[in-house]
Amino acid sequence: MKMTPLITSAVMHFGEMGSRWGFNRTVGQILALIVLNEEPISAQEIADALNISRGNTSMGLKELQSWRLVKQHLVPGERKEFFIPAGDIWTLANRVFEERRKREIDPTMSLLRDLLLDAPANEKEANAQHKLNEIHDLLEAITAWSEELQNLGPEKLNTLMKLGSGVGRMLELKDKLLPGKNSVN
Amino acid sequence: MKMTPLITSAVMHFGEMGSRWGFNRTVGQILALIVLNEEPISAQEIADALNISRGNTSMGLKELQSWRLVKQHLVPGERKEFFIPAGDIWTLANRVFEERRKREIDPTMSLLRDLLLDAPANEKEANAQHKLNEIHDLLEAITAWSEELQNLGPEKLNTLMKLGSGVGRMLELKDKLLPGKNSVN
DNA sequence: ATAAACTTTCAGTAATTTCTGAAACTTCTG
DNA sequence: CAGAAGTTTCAGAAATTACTGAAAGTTTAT
Repeated sequence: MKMTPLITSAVMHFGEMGSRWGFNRTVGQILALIVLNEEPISAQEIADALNISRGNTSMGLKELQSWRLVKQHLVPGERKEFFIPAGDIWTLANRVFEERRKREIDPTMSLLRDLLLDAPANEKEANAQHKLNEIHDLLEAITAWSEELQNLGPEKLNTLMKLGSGVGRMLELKDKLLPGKNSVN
Repeated sequence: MKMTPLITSAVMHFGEMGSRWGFNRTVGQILALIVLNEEPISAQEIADALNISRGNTSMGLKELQSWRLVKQHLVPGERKEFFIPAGDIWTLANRVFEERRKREIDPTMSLLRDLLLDAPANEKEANAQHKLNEIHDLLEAITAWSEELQNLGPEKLNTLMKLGSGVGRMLELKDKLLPGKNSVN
């Protein structure tokens, strides 16, 4: 499992970025290694290639599985466990979005709902509650929207993305297209 | 600048979430405090309310300004500097997205472009390069798309979000609507 | 020009997060 | 069932990140 220079650069970079993406350095490196290797790779090979302890590798793999980014792959006749990506690049990206939504948005939504239940004690609180309500609605819209996009599936999503500025024009025509639906404005 | 219980809970929560959103605890708290206070608030008041050092407050405010989430607000006759949110909730959310894109996506795009320039040294590298290319295209699509959404502006964005599953139906009709444009499929 | 009012910087410390490696655990195999 | 081949756990060490507070810097007023 010697890494080629190209793979090494990519793996190192994903390690650096890892923390910005919601996981730590080694988790990022492990993910990159698994994705870039066409063959399934064992935990020991990962530890060797990245020069990290076996224990750390095990924890990293556990985390990647909890994100549903990698999965086990049993090689017949082999005793070891091998690992492969849990899907194609699109799928992985989707999983990252979803998982981050769970960690970054859902807990806040839930707190906001609670805070909005109590009657405001005074002027100051009433104002704060109003702001919190705006935030809540925004997060709700983002959540609904991202679920929507996931349901579209990769192909349509791609169409939509490639549409670019066409989206704006399309929105203007929307009412003619889908009369009676969500007449905003 | 005594915080009411409601504001305290919200501020504490935004502190906890801060690290998941790309900044640290106190930066999150400061942001929440500024957003939830209708009146402009001074650095000293922030430090007192949150029980943090004046130095830390100053650095936090600097960071929030670099994210373009808060701005200074000069009160006539006052010597101190006061701070207020840099815009409404929508604007702030947009800024967070944009800033995170810069930190989380742009550096990777740039590395990938570089790695894709070199000719692959062997079979293994060719395969890795292919994967990297997929990642590059995906990130590029996300970037283009998010710029697109920003250009739509809040109102249309809202329309689009509220459209929900209508998006799927609309896409099916798209070719009739905008003939000749981006005929994907 | 001096002093007062305020802000920023930064070296050192504190808190948090990540990583190691040895011990405990779990299969499998003969 | 013993032991070999493998995995997981977790206490403590190492590395990283955040925070404090005193000193240096800036601006305004007199």
